[in-house]
Amino acid sequence: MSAKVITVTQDSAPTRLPVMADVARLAGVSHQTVSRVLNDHPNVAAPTRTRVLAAIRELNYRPNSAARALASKRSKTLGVVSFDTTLYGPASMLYGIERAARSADYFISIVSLSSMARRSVLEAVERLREQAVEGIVVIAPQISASGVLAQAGDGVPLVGAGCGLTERVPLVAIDQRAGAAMATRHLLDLGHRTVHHVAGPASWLDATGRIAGWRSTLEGAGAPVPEPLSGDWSARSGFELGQRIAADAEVTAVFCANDQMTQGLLRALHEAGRRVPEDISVVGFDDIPEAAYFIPPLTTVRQDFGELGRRALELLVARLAGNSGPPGQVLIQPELVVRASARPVARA
Amino acid sequence: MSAKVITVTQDSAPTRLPVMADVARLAGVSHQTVSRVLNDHPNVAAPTRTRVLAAIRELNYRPNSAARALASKRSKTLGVVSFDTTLYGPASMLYGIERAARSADYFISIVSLSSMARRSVLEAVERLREQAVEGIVVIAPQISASGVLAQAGDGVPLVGAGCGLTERVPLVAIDQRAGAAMATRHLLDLGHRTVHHVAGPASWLDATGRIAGWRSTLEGAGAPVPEPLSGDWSARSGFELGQRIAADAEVTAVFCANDQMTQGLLRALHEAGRRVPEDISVVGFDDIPEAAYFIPPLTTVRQDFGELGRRALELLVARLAGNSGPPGQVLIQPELVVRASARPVARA
DNA sequence: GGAGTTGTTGTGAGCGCTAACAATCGTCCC
DNA sequence: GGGACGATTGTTAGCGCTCACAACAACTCC
Repeated sequence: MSAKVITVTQDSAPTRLPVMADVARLAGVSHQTVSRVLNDHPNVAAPTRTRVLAAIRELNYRPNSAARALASKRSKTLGVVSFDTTLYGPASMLYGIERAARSADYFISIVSLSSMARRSVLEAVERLREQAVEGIVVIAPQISASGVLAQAGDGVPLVGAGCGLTERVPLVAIDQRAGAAMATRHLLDLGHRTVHHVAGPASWLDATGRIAGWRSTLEGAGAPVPEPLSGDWSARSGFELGQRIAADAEVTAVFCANDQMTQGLLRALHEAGRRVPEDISVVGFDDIPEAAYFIPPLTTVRQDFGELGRRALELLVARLAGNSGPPGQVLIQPELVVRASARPVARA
Repeated sequence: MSAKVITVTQDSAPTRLPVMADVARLAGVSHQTVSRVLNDHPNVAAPTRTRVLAAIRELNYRPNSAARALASKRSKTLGVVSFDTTLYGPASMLYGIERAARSADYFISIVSLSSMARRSVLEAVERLREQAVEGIVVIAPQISASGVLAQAGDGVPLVGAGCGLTERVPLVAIDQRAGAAMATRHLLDLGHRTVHHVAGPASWLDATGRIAGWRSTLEGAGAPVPEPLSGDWSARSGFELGQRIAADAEVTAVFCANDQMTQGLLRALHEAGRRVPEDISVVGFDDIPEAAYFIPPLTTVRQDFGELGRRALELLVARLAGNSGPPGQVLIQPELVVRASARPVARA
């Protein structure tokens, strides 16, 4: 029968979509009562509610979100501006954000950035505001972004995910220094005299955080601090830098700032005949799903991007709910995953 | 001066946001004229337009998208429902879609799926309709999805990206059979007697397409067709299947249905002491950015996911623009990227 | 010089919903 | 038994915009 109704609706060509008044008429109530049941207001008699629900189903009625937004001044939409959603980190955060948003009953509108230019972030935020999002999560791991956040969040609640520290914007991030320290310490504990570092681009906060954690651990242990090499996160750059490392007979341990670069590094080492972990120990960062299947299996630092996204969204929702204390800062701890790519230094 | 205005606005606490009427008043025109300049209507005198623009800037006016959507019945929003945006393929398509949407002046609202259950897709589509999207791109590579598409797209224009063939829904896809055929032929041309296949899950269209291409190429060449093994796309499953392959001395060539599984496969082969490509040649599929840095560098089939996403969105926009011919079907050709993981069979 | 043009601007009526208020009905209490 | 009160429902205004149409100018043309 419901099917029949639908068919009829489709046949009589330009039948306009049912609106609240239609439902009200069919249920024999006022449109306001329909609105009440739609919004779960208390004080609607059970039988009335049932009748309204039946009418809604029969007409296959769907509330008009634009009208709703206009009247209630709430769009039920949150924005996400993210840098290159093709990367594992941002993609995973986005996923976490979307799921959290759905369970908080918000829609997610995204705009991805190709460049991390200041302008670009501002434009993205602007675009989202145009769409009347109620709040924005920014996934912008570059240093240049942190200043922008403070500036952009004028009038819209804004939360940074994996972004740099700013006093004015609430943030959720993974403790990069701690992660890097774990990796470095692990290598030191294995007996290596020092640990070399393949870093990410200097413009990324994650990269500088990891450098800082690595450096301070080395210094704390009284180990020499070699000049870090810096790549662009790609396997290609890890490979190129790996060739230089392979040529340096001094190196026995490398902490590489992400798993993709590590993959390139392993390849370079392999080609140069430097065995991992026999000749050189390697530790990565991220724990991408493939890391356990590198040759050899990669010891790395796991960061839970999904959790990061989820927490960022929850923080945003909390603020939206009026929970506007001081801009909270959530730090998530990473975790060392020990596999086969690092082992005690071979005694000469 | 503009700064001064803003400050004043902020200070006098509950000043409501400026609306079109405010702009009109300040510019000394009617609200309709303001609307005209906002929508680039012709027939607005240049000086008038200038005045309006100035007023807009001075008040820092931003049109209300909900009101706009309500009055014009156009939300300027497109929906994307995607399966696991964490995977390289979907993530890249999403990226392509977002960029294309932006340049066509649409917003993108996403909902990601955790399960590919029929219900799940329908719910996602339903959710998007609730939000009044003007059209939807579905990234649902599973077989179960194709039927759903036909069913779901009732009332909203819908385009599938990388989805199965359905007569009722326009589609953009990459030619999986052709890609698999290329890979298989490449291996055959190298002198291998036959080619083994590590397939994706049977529920995925991409997987069955690749099996079909592989099988028919083998049959066309009169080569024996071994039973394909089937994994779940993950490196882990590639590794497990790889252990079985490594144990089979007959195998000299493997076509693996994606690069992640290939990575696991390479690891298993390596551990078993089977050299690639000396003992076994391997060809992958996808050409993820890391493929060139596998050990050894992976010969694989490149599919341009970004392009796929872009084309899907363009198709959707075209249909929205009234261009509703027969549900078009766009097939994108993949491309073989030859690297070091496959080579002529060693003559015994 | 009046009728048609074209270009430019204004007017009024909604779009479909929510929020505030008003109305109605029974109930309870002293 | 009358007034207060709670539960339920209806009425009335907008929310801020776009669309269709009307109005008016300044031209053109025969």
